[in-house]
Amino acid sequence: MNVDDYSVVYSQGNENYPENAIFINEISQGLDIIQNSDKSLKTKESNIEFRIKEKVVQNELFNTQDKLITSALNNTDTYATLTPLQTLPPISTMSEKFLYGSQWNEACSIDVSNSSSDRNDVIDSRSLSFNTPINQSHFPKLCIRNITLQRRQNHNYADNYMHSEKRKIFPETAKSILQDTLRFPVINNNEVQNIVEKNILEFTQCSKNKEDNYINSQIVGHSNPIEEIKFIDDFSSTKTVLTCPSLKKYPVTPPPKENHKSISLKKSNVKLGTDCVFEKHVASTSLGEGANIEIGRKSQFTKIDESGNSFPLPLQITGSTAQVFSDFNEESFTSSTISNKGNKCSYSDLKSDTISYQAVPSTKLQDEAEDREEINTKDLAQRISSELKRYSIPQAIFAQRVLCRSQGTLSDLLRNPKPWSKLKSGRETFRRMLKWLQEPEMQRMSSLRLAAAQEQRACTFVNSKQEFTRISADRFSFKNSFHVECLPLMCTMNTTSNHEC
DNA sequence: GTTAATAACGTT
DNA sequence: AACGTTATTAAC
Repeated sequence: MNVDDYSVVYSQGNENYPENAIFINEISQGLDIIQNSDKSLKTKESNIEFRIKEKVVQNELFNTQDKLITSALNNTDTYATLTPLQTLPPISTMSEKFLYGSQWNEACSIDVSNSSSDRNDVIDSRSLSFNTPINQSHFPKLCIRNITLQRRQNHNYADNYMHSEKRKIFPETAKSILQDTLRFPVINNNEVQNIVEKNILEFTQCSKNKEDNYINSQIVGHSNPIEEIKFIDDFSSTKTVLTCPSLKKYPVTPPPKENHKSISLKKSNVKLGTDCVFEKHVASTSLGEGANIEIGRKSQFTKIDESGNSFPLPLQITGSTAQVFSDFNEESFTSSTISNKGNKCSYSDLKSDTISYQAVPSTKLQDEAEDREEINTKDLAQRISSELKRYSIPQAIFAQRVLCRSQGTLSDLLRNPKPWSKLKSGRETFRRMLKWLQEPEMQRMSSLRLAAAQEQRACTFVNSKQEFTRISADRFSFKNSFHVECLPLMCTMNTTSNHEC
């Protein structure tokens, strides 16, 4: 069946499962799942009902390929089904209740993974998200900023390898985060009907401990202090405003305007993946097509859509690698890397033809907080040494790609680490080591690998380096990390591109 | 041939 | 002095 020919009716939430309100995921994935799955998905906990209906009502408000999504209360037992839908009512009768229908369709997706699967780490399936900026004036009802709740599921593979995976969060945890961590008032069933508008808050949960998936949660990627979230009941038109005092703790001062430089690239002009160069730890940023770039450690990328709406992208800068998460699903996970002295970069977005990114300088508070952190250099050097040995990572590779230093320098630092108090600018190198060490294993490897790929590409443009790169790329492997072999290259070269790194 | 350690030296 | 690079070398 063709997704384009079907409408999806989405219903969720009842008094037993008010927390259903909070789940987010890519709808396109969900549609795939719908297509490929049995028509009766059932889950124990979920009371979501999905219906697929042939032929969306044609209306000038709707593009033909749009999917109509509506929501409805479901007070039956907890289940999820995919059932053929009766004929939809005319659009005119729906516009009152579902007046946001067409807007969602631009990029929305529904995820309906089946939580009754054997795997006990399967994610709860109740999720809904909207990537598309929703025009507030058209849809005044949609007041909720996008909330993304995730958890990381750690898989313990052989050889002590631990893989951290982003997943949707369990409803209980989501509720707990909202109520306990963020101190939202208790969510009751009148507040269940929620629509998520935009990426403002993202929660990631990651674990330092294999046994515990819920050690810490943090807020990333928000650009504006969010103080309230409104839940709307579409059927009773009641509004519930939840204020969130603790979010005020995370103000982000808008940077001076002159520091904003945005780039705009056509899709055809760039390669897949987002590359950039992170070289100096400065809080200023300059971006441009194929231009030099410097990203501060706490810089932030902001995605700007055609309407000028901006929303922050999670950006993680670790060691010499900067990763920009252009979206939350793993597929569009993009990242950026460093080259030793190069400064070229390029951007792309997998979804839209044109996209703008802005780099936003960090706040002073954040930087100062980091600077105050003391590092036990001796211990760190020890740990780095053993990690390099463990994965058979040559000093030269690590030094160059993660630290942007020479092999000799790294060797010296590892063997004769100076105490933190005696370091000046050299602290930065140790910070990078620590950052790298703190990354999840997969990211660490991809940092190194991405840098290698980038280097390889650079060498197709720079002849003098060609031999070196070829050799290092061929020879270098992470002996104890099967992941590297499995992972596809995130940066692939587009032959028509001239955005070398 | 590859890697890590080290000496000698340049830059700020 | 602090911090880094390059060249060299010994060990594997």
